[in-house]
Amino acid sequence: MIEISKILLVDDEIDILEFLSYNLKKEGFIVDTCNNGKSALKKVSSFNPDLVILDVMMPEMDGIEVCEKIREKQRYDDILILFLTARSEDYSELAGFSAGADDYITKPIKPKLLVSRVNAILKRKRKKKNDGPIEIGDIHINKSNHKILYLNNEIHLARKEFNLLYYLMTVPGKVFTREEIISTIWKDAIVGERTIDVHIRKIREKIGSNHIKTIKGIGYKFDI
Amino acid sequence: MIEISKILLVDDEIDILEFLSYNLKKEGFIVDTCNNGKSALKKVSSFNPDLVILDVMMPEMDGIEVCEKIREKQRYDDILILFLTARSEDYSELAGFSAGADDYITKPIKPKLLVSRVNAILKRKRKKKNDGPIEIGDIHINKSNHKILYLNNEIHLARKEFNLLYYLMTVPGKVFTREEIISTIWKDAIVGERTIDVHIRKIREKIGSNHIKTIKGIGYKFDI
DNA sequence: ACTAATGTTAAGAAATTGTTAAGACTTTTA
DNA sequence: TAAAAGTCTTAACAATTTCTTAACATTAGT
Repeated sequence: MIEISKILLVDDEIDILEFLSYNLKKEGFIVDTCNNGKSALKKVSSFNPDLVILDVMMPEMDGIEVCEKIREKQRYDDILILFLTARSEDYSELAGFSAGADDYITKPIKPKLLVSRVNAILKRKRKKKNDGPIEIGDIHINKSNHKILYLNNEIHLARKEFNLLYYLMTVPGKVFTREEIISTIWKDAIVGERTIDVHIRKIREKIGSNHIKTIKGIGYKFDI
Repeated sequence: MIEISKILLVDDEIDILEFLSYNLKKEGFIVDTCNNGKSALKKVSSFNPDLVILDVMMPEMDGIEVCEKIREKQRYDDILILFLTARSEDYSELAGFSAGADDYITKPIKPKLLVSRVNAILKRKRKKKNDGPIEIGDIHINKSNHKILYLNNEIHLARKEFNLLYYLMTVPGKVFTREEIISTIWKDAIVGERTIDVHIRKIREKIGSNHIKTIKGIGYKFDI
């Protein structure tokens, strides 16, 4: 299967838009452009790009703001964002990363570097998607289509439940400490002590309570 | 014995290299840097680092490729590899290429977090040496899945019991003094004289009383 | 046999996890 | 865009497990 990636270019300078667009189209990408932050947000939802290339410096709404707004919506979690920054701009990369960027390129932009960066970032995204399905006992879990079969029936897990179960199943038998789980599933968010238990409970509700075992004082593990 | 850990930093951005280098040196690590994948591979063999911190995104050879190449060589098996990635990518992706990585840090990098992560990972390395499953006679004890087999049946030990038995089993035959045991298992807590005996008793109840021997006036030891 | 050290027990204190339902947020649907 | 449906977190409380203690029993070593 060939997948052609869609890229949305956002920059206020028409020249740059055309220059980038030309170089990316030449490589076979589907490219759409816009020249301000507001229309960028609209196009994200209509064009549904795989990657958004954002100029940091734009009048009105700058790239970082656009990035933050995109990241606010969970459903855009797997859209990649790449920043264009001028080398002189201090710490722009740091601000960009904290806003949720995946990478950045400094101006002046060399077409070859741009293309290789774009390819690298998209390659990684595909790799992520193709995470192998895991089959253990009576449970099949497939990350690429977010499906779970339990006793050959498809069941539904909410996102956090899914991620948690998947994580535990990556190394069956291993005890994952609460700390490990929190830092993996919740990243930097701070959540209460009971949150994790509630999710475990919901998973157990759906796949029975034999698979996920509690190791009191340590954490949880997935067993057959 | 004091061990000073050597860290190799690999990133194509000089700014980030300097920023990280400064913060790690301040903590007393020996740091060397390079700005591309190829020279990283050379330095791995000349500098012989304990830990390599790799930026995932680099032109030419990216961090993942460097990681894979390092892992190809068996003699580098105990080199730790830590990735710097943009934005938090979820575990699965890392599990995917964790063909090699031991941990990752997401940008933007906060110095304190970096240092604590680095310390944690190095500590884990030292610990790992004594962390594998132990099989002695009819007892198998495995810390990573918190499982104990006695005569091929899984038995359950509470946390303190588990830690205590595991500790005694790390050096079978060695007599551990009560003091050693207390300071290891109970850390700084102050507990009564009988506490330790009670735990020993519970363990004996579960694995029979032949394995743990009392050396009156001194302590306990684990024997086959 | 005497005595200091360890073994044994059961009780309850402390720590940890389980369960629920409510409410805030998000996403989808109409 | 409003309503509906779904998701996530929290807080309060329950249930369970683990840990420690204290009292008393037993043992090993001199």
